This record gives sequence, C-alpha cells and structure tokens, in this order.
Amino acid sequence: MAGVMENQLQPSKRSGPLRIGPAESRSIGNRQRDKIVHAATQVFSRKGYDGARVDEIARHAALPKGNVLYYFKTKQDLYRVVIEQVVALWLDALGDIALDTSPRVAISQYITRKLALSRNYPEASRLFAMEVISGAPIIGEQLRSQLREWVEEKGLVFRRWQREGRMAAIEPAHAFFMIWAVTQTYADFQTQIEAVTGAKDYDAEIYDLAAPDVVAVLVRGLGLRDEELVT
Amino acid sequence: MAGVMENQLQPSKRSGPLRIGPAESRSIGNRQRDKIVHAATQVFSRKGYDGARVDEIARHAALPKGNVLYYFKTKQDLYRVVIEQVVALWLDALGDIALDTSPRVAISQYITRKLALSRNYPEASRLFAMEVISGAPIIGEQLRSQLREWVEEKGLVFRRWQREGRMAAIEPAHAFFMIWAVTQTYADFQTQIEAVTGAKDYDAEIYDLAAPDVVAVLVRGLGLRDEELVT
DNA sequence: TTCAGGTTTGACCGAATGGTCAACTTTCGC
DNA sequence: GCGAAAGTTGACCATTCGGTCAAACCTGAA
Repeated sequence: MAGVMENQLQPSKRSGPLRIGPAESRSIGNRQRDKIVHAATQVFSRKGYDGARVDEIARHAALPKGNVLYYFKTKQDLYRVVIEQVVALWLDALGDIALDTSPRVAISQYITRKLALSRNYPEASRLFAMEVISGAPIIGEQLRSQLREWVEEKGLVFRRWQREGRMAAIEPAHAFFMIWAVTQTYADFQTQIEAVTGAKDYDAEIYDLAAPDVVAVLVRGLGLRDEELVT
Repeated sequence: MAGVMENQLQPSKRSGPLRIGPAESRSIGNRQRDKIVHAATQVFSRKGYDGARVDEIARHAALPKGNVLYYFKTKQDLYRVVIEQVVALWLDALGDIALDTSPRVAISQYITRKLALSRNYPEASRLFAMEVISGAPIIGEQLRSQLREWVEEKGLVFRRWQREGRMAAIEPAHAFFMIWAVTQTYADFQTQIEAVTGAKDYDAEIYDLAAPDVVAVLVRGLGLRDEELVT
C-alpha cells in the first residue's frame, strides 16, 4: 500500500541536488519520485494538505503538474507517502534510550538527538505538527499503536529510575510530552522565535544557543542528578 | 482596521448558547457576528485556513452561507478577525509576571495561567499554532512588535533574578520558549497525547495530572528555589 | 533499426467553492 | 403604523484546482 519507503528526506541544507543513502534502486524515474516527495514535503509543511497546490509542488520539483500526477495518482497518495515517511523518520529517530549509562547521560543524549532532528528536518517537524493539530487523520493509528507502545516501554525504565531515586517522580509519559514539546518548538515555531529574537541566521543564533539551555533545564527539571560513574 | 474587538472567544465547555462579558453592544446582529466568529474559530482551528469551508462554518453557526458572507465580506476578512482575536487573548493572557513575590511563585502562577489557557481555549491555541507554522502571514507583525517587546521587558526581570542567584542562568527568551512550548503542547498535540495515553476524558485525566508535573519540572529546571519569604 | 515499455507534456474537463445578487422579511426609530 | 435600514435567503456565477487523456518522446533490448 505504501510503496517507496526508504527515507528520502534530506536535511534542510543540502549541497548537491540530491543525496540518498542506498545506492540501489536508482531506476530512471525513481529519482523523479524523490524530487517530487522532497518538493511535496516543503510545500505541505508550510501550507498544510489543503493549502498545498499540486501545481506548486510540481513547480518546486521543476516538473509539469501532469508529471507529478503520473507518479502519484492523487494528491492524497502523495501526501500519504510524504507523511508516512516523516513518521518513519520520527519513530526511529526516537531511537533507543541508552540503558548502559546514567539516566542523566541517556536523557541528555536523547534530547540532543531530538533537537538535532528539529534542526535538520524542520519541514518534517512542521508537517507532523500540522497533521496532529488537524486530528491526525492519517497517522492516528500509528500513534495509537507504535508510539504508544514505545512510550509505555520506556516509561517502565523511567519508573525504575524513579524508584531508585535517580529521577524525579514525574509521570513518565508527561516527561516525554515535555521533551518533545520543547525540542519541536524550535522547528515548529521558528517563525515566532525569529520574530521575538530577530535572529538572522536561525541555526547559528538559535540552535547553538538553545541547545545547552534546553538540555540544562530539562535535565535539572526531571531531577537527573550528576551521578558518579563508578565501575 | 480590525473592528469587533472585545474577546468573543468562549471557553470550550460552554453551558448556555452564548455568554459574553460586557452587556453593552448587544445590537441585533452583533450576536450573529459572535456566533459566526465562534464557529469559525472551531473550524479554522481544525482545518486551517484553506481546509475550512465557508459553508461548513455557516452550518456550525446554523446559518446559511449567504448570511455569513453578509457579515464578513470575504473568508479572509473572517479569518483575520478570528485570528486577531486569538492573538489579543494570547497577548493579554500573557499578563504580567508578578514582581511582588518570589520568582518561584511568580513563574509558577504564570505557568499555571498559561496551562489554564490551553485547557480553556484549545481551539485558539491550535489556530495560533497553525498560523505560526505557516509562517504567520497575518500576525507576523504583531509578533515582531508586541510580543518581542513583552519578552524583552520581562527578560530584564529574569536577568535581575539571575544576577541575584534566584534563577538559573538561562537565556530569558528561551525560558519563555520552553514554557510556552510545554503549556501549549497540551492543547496543540491533544490528539497525540490522547493516542499515547488512551485518555477518555482529556481534561480530567490529562490536565489535572499534568499541571503539577509541568509546574514542578519547569520550576526546578529554571532553578527557582523555594525561598523563605521574609518581611 | 525497430519495437515496446516507460515517461513527458499541455490541453482539457467536471466538481467544488468563494462570492454576488435580487427578492423577501424583520426590526426599529419616529 | 410606516418607511427605511438592516438582515435573511437560495439561486446563481466565475474561478480554481485536482485529475484525465492522448499524442509525442525517449531509451534500451533484440
């Protein structure tokens, strides 16, 4: 049902025209598919599903509209592929929380990784946000199954840490909600943050400055002590 | 330029059909305007500007489409009024940060107030979010002027607290970004939170539980100590 | 060279939707 | 009560936009 499923999302600041992971599957017009999906991600993330025009996506991809509809039968199909890819990226970038270090290190790393994700794929973040705000018509099911399981599983770890007094007594799910909220705000609300700070070079002025603050506040807030690493 | 400017937004759980503040200005069809704006807020907040159908707004307000267009010449006009109102609500609910108490109390109150706002006006929150994610085409100017000033002003207070060692050394603006992110996530990402927690009664199960955690994490994270109140 | 499959393209179509309008009804000051 | 202004309504129009299509155009295998 899905189709194209390796992640074709590319970090915002690309250098060459396209740069994909696996060297395989570079069949002639598969490259087109990539161009289209990439363009669609940009447009959908700014205009939402309804605001986006197939024609505009086509222009972004430097293709005639007819061509886009040749690769993706309908606008919805295209949207589905795009959002599915975003969710995939999201879910596995969620990654594992390292259990072989202290809670403080594990969560610091997690936050840093999540923040990097917002930085490198801001459009993906915004698209995800729009989907959810609109009631997650497409990805709702995945949230209810995969994401929920993930949270439940990691929640157990949090609870253990809490029993051991290595983390404050916060409802684990809410700890995640807060982490996600803070890290994603830098992508989703970029416009607002630019407006308030007057930043010109967002990445340099904002992310570099925010990263340590964000980690510090959350780590301290979640009560993650600076443990002595004893072997 | 704006027009209708008292806040006609109503908390989500209304009891009667309508309940507005000032008893004045209840001219015949001003009530209609309210109904329309209210309906429009709901629809716009879920579908975004482009996804919303004038006809659907009309049905929500139990009026024929023609009537809606009688009060608001165009869909854009209506949107502008709605979003303008949301921003007004936002800006003054931002409120003042009480200076006559300890930083801890002042910020706790602020967070609580902001959280209550998300709880009582979730559609407003989502609408605001969508606007910003889309690049804030309408309210950008206000963010650049009013919101920026507000942050700058309150930032000075934060810095003073920091110099006095009563608050951790966080860039003030970013402290706000984090507070806003966390509090708004409960409105904007309600769908996701429901999906993950399986909550049935969102207000009771989520907000009541989240409030203390959110306040605790942020207060601790921002390094706001529990000061002895000496007179 | 040829043939077949995939690809490209612009012209075209029908439905949906924002907005207009003119006929009609209600409201309200006098 | 009366008349003008305000409000109500459904039929209607113009445009926009997703999607179709058929005619060209590659490209590469035989």
